[in-house]
Amino acid sequence: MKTLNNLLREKAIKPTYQRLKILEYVRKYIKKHPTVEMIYEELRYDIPTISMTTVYNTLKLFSEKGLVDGIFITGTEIRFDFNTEPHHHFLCRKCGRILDISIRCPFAEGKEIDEHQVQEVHGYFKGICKTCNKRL
Amino acid sequence: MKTLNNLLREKAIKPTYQRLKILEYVRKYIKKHPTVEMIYEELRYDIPTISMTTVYNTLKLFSEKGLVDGIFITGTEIRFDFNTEPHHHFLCRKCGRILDISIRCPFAEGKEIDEHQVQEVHGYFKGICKTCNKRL
DNA sequence: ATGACTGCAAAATATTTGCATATTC
DNA sequence: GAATATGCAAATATTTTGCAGTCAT
Repeated sequence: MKTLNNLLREKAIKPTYQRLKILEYVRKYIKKHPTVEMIYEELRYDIPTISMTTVYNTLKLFSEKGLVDGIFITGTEIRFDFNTEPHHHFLCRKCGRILDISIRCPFAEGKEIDEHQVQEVHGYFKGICKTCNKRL
Repeated sequence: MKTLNNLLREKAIKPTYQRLKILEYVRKYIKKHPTVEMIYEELRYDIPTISMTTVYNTLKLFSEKGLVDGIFITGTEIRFDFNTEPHHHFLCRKCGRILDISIRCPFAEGKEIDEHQVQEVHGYFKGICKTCNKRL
């Protein structure tokens, strides 16, 4: 696995302590698809002075550089995904978790649809996840 | 085409003047996928006393009753769609319009994906629409 | 008259911006 | 030391809520 420092270096992002910690968090909790809030609350233990602004700034920068993806599913807040490979998500209406799913859209980026030039493909599903289903 | 009154009656929604006008707007400007703001600003000519609250209340009610869909693509505001048949959207990065597209996801509602029970299927694409492409 | 609908004002939420201070190379 | 990053406070944008007044049956 690449070091955090290398990940930043590859994208020409200066590796400050805050940035390293934020990147570490999104990679470690890749399955959480965390919000700014989650990251901020966790990092406050390590870096008591950290601010929401820095978390926002940093994730915006990461997103622009293609180091993370911002996903808009809940309609309320941005969820961040360290996995930037095109893939789809499933939002569980019961537990609120966002899960990665295995199916792939047959319509890929770079193609055209109805003569429109496609740059990004987004797909997500809502329902009840298998864990919540078992509990019923 | 069904009357506005019938559309409301079928869903057991009391047909007030505001509700009729809001429904009329989203049906007439179905291709705009309008925001609350757009609807409010337009209806102010007809109903000077109308409030954002009523537009929000009404669209929330319509959405719960399945009369419209709320779509979350831009990340900033809810866009409303009178077409509640499952279909996909294209957001143009240049003109900001949301267009309906003809392709259909092969993964339908009611099915399972990775053992998760699917209730809603959402797909959208971002890029440059054909109109904006021609202008380049 | 009862219950539902409307709309004002205020609150809540999420995100962005301006700017002074601090940090990094 | 120059350039960049951080973080506080305030602003912005969107949506929701509480409540008092209004409308319709």
